[in-house]
Amino acid sequence: MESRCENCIVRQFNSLRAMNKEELKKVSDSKVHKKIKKGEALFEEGEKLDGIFCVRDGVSKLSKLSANGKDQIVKLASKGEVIGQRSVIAEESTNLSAVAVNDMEVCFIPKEIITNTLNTNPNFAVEVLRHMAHDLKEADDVIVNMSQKTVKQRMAEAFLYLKNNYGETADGFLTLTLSREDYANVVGTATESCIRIISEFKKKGFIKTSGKQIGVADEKQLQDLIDGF
Amino acid sequence: MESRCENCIVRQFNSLRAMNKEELKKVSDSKVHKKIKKGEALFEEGEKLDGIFCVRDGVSKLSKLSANGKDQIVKLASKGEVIGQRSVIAEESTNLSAVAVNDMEVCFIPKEIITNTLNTNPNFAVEVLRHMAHDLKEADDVIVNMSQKTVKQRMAEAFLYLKNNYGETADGFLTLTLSREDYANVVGTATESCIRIISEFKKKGFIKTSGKQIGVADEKQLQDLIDGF
DNA sequence: TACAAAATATGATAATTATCAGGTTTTGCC
DNA sequence: GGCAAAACCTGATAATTATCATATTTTGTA
Repeated sequence: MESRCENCIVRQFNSLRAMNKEELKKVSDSKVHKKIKKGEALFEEGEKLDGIFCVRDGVSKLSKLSANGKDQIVKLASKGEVIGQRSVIAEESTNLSAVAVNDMEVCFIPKEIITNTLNTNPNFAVEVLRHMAHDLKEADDVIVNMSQKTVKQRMAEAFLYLKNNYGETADGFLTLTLSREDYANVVGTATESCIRIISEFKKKGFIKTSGKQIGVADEKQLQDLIDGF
Repeated sequence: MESRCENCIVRQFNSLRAMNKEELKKVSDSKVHKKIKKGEALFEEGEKLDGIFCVRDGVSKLSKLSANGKDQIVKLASKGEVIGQRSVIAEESTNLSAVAVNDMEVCFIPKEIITNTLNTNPNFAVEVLRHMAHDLKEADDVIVNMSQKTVKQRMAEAFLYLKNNYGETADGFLTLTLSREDYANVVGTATESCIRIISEFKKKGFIKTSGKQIGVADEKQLQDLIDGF
């Protein structure tokens, strides 16, 4: 019926590849395959997780609600990425909510297998550590961007990021379609400001739009804007 | 002569406590004790580190230079904390500079010992992982603060953070004294704006100042401001 | 299809924050 | 002690961004 982790391609991209045969077998036997519809939550901020999620398909936004009622999207997680490992490792409630940006397929893996493997297989632990180190670096970069770049620059970065990480369709639109509000929450600005900048970029020919869809029209100009020219 | 890691109190606060006797002995034999004067750098952004630093005394600011020439302070590391492990683990150049905020004493530990221990002692790996998970959560919180809170709110948070984490002197000033520019770089604002807010807070009786020194005068009002009242 | 709700869009205005320009005070050092 | 450099401070102004108000378009669904 369901495919086995041992044969799963997705695993090659994340720390699960450092597991040995037996460990993978255990994971495979206890994992639960789930379909999450667009807009549904994998988990909400503050929940205790009893496992992690391995993304097989689709994209999830990881966000945190601030006191003023706005969501800040801290990270987008897509195929091959693992969600929830931070709070499982720290044995804390999650500090972020995970909501599906489009329809998703994920495998839920109970935390016992993860913690057991961490405690016995150093290769796995180091692999997880490497991924976490990478995430931490990215978070540092986001902090600097937030504080030192203008909203326009961050919007431009967001478009290039989505192009480079999720690609574009045959007709040149970004494969991953976000709502204007999601863009605003990634960039950390008001939805109206976000929409205004999209209009401006379109007028200037930096991007093109068609309904919700957005495409990069002039990568160099966007890059120049990011670099402060 | 120099004290041995086995007896070092500082170690109790960081992941080195998960090392066993032999491992600690190796660390102790190869570590190098260093004194860093205020303003000197432990390392600069982009350097390859061949070891990590365990802070015995003093405080270091970890910052990243942005394109516009401003430094963003991402984290302050003090007694008991380990600096540089992220880039050693990821086997990358550092993404941050580390500069002493006051006179420091640190122990430099060659990376081979760290990576060897990571690969052989799962307890150590998991302990490092826990610390990294904690750092990542803090970084997420900073991201949200940066994007959702005003400069005033972030300034207020900075004062309370310093009070709670570094304490205050007998006469009620913050133990850790930062320059106005450093405050600005923590909070992510222009130095002038930072100074202006300090004046305002002083006028309103939220804080008191004496030269460079700053003290929390009305914790509740600062907290109310942070909470948006 | 029709209709309500949600998302997108735009204008007017206010609030926040940065920048520039000039001061004063403090600090480090000869 | 004296002097230059650095840090601190304040005012005036400009730029950026948020907020509020109000259309318009799209979407989901009865």
